[in-house]
Amino acid sequence: MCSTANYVLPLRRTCEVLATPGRLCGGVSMPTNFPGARSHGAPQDTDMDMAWQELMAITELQEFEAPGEGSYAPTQYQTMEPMVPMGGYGMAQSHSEPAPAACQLGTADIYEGCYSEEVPVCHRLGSSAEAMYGQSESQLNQRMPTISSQTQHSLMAFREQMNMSGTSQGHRRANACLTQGPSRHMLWNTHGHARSADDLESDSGLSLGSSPPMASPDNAVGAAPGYMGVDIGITYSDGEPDGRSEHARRAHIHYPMDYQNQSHSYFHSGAHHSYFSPQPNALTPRSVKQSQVATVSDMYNDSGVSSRGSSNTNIYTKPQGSASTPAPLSRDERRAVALKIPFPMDKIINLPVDDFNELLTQYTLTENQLALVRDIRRRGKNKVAAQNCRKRKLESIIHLERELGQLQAQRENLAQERLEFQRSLAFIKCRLTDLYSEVFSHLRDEDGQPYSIDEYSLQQTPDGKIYLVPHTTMQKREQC
DNA sequence: TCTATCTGTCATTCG
DNA sequence: TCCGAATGACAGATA
Repeated sequence: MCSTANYVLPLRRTCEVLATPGRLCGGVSMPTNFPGARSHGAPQDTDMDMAWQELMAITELQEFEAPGEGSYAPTQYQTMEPMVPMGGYGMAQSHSEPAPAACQLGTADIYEGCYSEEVPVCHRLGSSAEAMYGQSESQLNQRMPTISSQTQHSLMAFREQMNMSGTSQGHRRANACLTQGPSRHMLWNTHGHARSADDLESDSGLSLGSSPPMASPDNAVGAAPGYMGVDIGITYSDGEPDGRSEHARRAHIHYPMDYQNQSHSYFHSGAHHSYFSPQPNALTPRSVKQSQVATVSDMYNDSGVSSRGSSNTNIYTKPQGSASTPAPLSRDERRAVALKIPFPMDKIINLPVDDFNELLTQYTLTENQLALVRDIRRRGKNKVAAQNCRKRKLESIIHLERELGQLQAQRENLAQERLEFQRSLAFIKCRLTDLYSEVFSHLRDEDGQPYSIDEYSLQQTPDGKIYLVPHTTMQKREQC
């Protein structure tokens, strides 16, 4: 194919030979305002001049070819089609309107050949909308208000997905326990017991040592005095109070961690400060309801701390509503009591490393005590980290949902804008065709006969000259 | 009893 | 090497 730039010069050579003042190439007379004639001093016709100027002012359409010409025919307009992606991402165009201009201008009969394809373009704008976007504009409009509800669903789905993915891995940890070498926590297991589902509470060597049938919390207390010199792991059962006990205390904590100072009080302090209550409080209804105030000693002495799975479960089923009922101790709290850890858990968990180490040096602790303290510290920090992590995850999801909604709205706006541009373009094309025909209607050959728009086309060279070129010449040019 | 959700914990990675 | 943060995964508790 020859580009426009390539065939202009041959065309000019062909035409200029024939061009004479007052005539277009091929001996065309210019009785009107045809620019080519004007440049040669031809008479001016204001209307035609204006029309032509308007026509040629459409720079992006200056390659527009005469109606009826091969290159002008559907394929020429088809080149505009790619503006509408046929599939995948696109805009929603639900409008099914006839092509403007041609019909409105009453010249449709003239351009029937050329616009027979153009009109469907406009029609396709609507008819193909769903195919292009997979959903109609109306559907999009319907979707937008539902984003918020979808957010809920997607959040749920997200969680579900996470749960499913987690399920798929099933018992990974159990397997890991069997297959992996002892972790640093496992090293503390003086019994060398592997963790099992039944001794989940165990973590450090202390707890691992407790993996055998757990003593009740009460027993743990009772066993506490005997922790010195024996495997203390079995002195406290991991039948620690269930999560509630920790929830109950979380509402009364000064917690200098990441989210403590965030806008929504992730944690808050209470009038009392639990001796072993460093856990942050995610203010869930449950945790708030379960919030309790008590010291370890109070809790321990008063309630007979229950352990998870122990018969003393009623302490967890009804205590949270009563401010007078102290919350049960957590597993680590009970352990700390059992091992007589001489400092509070909040210090264990929240002190900086140096301060923490300094604190340890201030006391003479047994190996088991040190192990427990380090375990408490690790778990406490990890607990906060997990809470922060979860909060970030939720915030991230919310942020992404918002972003999704914004992008969907933006896409809809762009689709609408594109539709408007395409309508405008179709109108301009029709207008151009009108002008083109009007120009032809004023052209006369040497015999005063009008030129056939089917046999000739108007071409403008880069220097602004206009030539009337027979189609035969155009065809030869294209063949080159 | 089942389900969804919350929470603590462990294992692991990374800085 | 140790420590802590971050995070996926798991499991228990609870509504």
